[in-house]
Amino acid sequence: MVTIGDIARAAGVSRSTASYALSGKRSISAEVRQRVADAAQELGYTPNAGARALATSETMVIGLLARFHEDEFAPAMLQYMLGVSDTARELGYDTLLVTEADGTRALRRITRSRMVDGVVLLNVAQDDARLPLLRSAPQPGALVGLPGDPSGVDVFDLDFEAAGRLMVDHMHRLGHRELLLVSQPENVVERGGAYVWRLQGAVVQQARARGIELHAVFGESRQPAVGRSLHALLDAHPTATGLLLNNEAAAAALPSVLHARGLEAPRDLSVIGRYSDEFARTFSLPFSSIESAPDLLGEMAVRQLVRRITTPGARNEPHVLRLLQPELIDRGSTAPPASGNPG
Amino acid sequence: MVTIGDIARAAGVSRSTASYALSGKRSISAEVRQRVADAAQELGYTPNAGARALATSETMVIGLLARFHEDEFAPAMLQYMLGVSDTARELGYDTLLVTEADGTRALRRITRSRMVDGVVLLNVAQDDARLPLLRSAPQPGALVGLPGDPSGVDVFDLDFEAAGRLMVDHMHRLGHRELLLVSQPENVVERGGAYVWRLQGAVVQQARARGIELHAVFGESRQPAVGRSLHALLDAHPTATGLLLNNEAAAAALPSVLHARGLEAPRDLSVIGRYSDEFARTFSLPFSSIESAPDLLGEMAVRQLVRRITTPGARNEPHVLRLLQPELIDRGSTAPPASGNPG
DNA sequence: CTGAAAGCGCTTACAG
DNA sequence: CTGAAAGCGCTTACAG
Repeated sequence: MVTIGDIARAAGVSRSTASYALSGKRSISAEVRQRVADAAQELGYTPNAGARALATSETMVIGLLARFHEDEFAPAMLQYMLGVSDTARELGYDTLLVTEADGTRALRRITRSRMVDGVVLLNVAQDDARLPLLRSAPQPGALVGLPGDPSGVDVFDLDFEAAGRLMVDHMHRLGHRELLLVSQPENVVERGGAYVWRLQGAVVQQARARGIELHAVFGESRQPAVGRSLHALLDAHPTATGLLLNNEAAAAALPSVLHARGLEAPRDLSVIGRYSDEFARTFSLPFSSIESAPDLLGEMAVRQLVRRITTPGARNEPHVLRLLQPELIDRGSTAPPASGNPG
Repeated sequence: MVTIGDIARAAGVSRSTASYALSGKRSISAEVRQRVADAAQELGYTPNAGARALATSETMVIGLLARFHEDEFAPAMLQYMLGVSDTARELGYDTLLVTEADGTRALRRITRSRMVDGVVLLNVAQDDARLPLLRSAPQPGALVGLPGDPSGVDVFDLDFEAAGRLMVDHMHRLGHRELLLVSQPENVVERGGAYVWRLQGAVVQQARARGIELHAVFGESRQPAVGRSLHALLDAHPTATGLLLNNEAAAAALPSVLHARGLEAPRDLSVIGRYSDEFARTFSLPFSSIESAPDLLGEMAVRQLVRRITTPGARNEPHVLRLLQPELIDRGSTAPPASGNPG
């Protein structure tokens, strides 16, 4: 392998001069700088990452801890991952992807061994076991997802409570008085998926405040269970005129369910989901939705993380808790309720 | 940070003895070994990855080069990524995820800087610009996807030609005599997506051999274009009785299209797709399909890569080219053609 | 069975 | 503006 010693020799200077010439960290005569640059170019020099990390205590790598559960809709996760990975690269960082089931073990490994300069956690739970570890790690951490205790880390998430209220108010304004809500599967809640009950709680409360009758259920994450549960819900509440979805799998399954029942949105049922526009386009979802902005959230998390890594003193600044205000993307799937019973 | 010097001091031995005690690379008295283990445990010692990499020339990280194009269906990629990442971890490796658009630049960076011990390439093109670079890299490489020139790397892929023949023969056996084939978007082919024409070529040839009339088109990757193109295809060939799909987005969109036309599979149209069972369950796809086995292919690639990394001499063994024989998962979407015209 | 020392390839005070 | 040297934290021949 070609080392900085090779460059130095080729350029006829010392290794330190070669290093400084390449980094620009001290003034070097134009001529020497050119000779070093030429040598590096010619020999195809790239600094050894391990050696540099050892010398500088910086790896230029951020850790991305994702987790995939059988009962969650994996494709939605990919967009967060890409938001993180693309932004990291833009800022000069590579991304160590960790999908290990035991997140605490993984986090301990990559922080203690100094494989990463910082960590982004996805799919954060209310009482996330990875958090105490992350707080005591020497590297800063950023979360996509709001935990019960957000101290010691930077947190970015959609404002799911505002999202719930927005869904209800939008339906209320159109004249709906009986709504259905399909949340994520109950297992997600039991694992501490706080965003599920944050949205659901807000929907329940806002429905009560607006005098709306609400039927809320946990959904499923897989066919055929998803479809069955949607059918069962529609069977059980034939007079409901609006459907709210905080469940990507249910959203993906809904078109078929509506077709099978001879229903159309918004003619027979108004529908609002909660997913990204990217998701909607990929999966052909014709429903208006609260934008979940996974790429933006991933990007914000990485930008803040890198700020903390690179800015002197930023390590001690107060931590950020930023909740994105929800936005409703209108795809024409809501309208005033029909007078008749679509049953 | 706690270093091996701290452990040595705590255990009252030299640093080299501490290192050997932890690695087990030479015999150490049971008593010393225990003292060192206790000290490491107590102080929470984890070797510094950079230092270890510098000393051993092994990073215990593999690079995963994925790429996402606007006109490809991203969720399918995720399964390959997880197959790679999970298997790597199982074998003691972490995964550096690279999603950079400029794959050659990325590959040069991570191989030259010795950030990784080996590289897995996804989404390999016929004349993939990353390949010459990978061949000349000091680290071994494994591909998921068959390029025009598979020399110098280990290659794993589905046997798309056999898959095409299997699709046609299955339909032929049932009595179908006019088939439709929807491939990936033309852009994918233009970029060198060889699997598209490998399957398509085999389908064309086998159809001819069996006396089947075939209408093959490139599909789309996004709504609403996907749906429109499926409708157009069905409009154009009302007498076709079978539909073959080598396009995940088209498969995901097909249920809605069939519903809209009042068609049912297999009553009015027999359908065979090409995607994974995981994909089918996630996206509620009721069609029989050739299993694309992304997790298995990712796993095979990593196992072989790690073999080459770790086994002495394996670096020089002849390279592997393994094409997975296609398997048809029957989900009941094919049957003998109806006598009438489903128009 | 154990220790002192060299070396991996960088960066960066220290000295001129 | 440049060079010689120390040091980052490991591993592993070399020596006993």
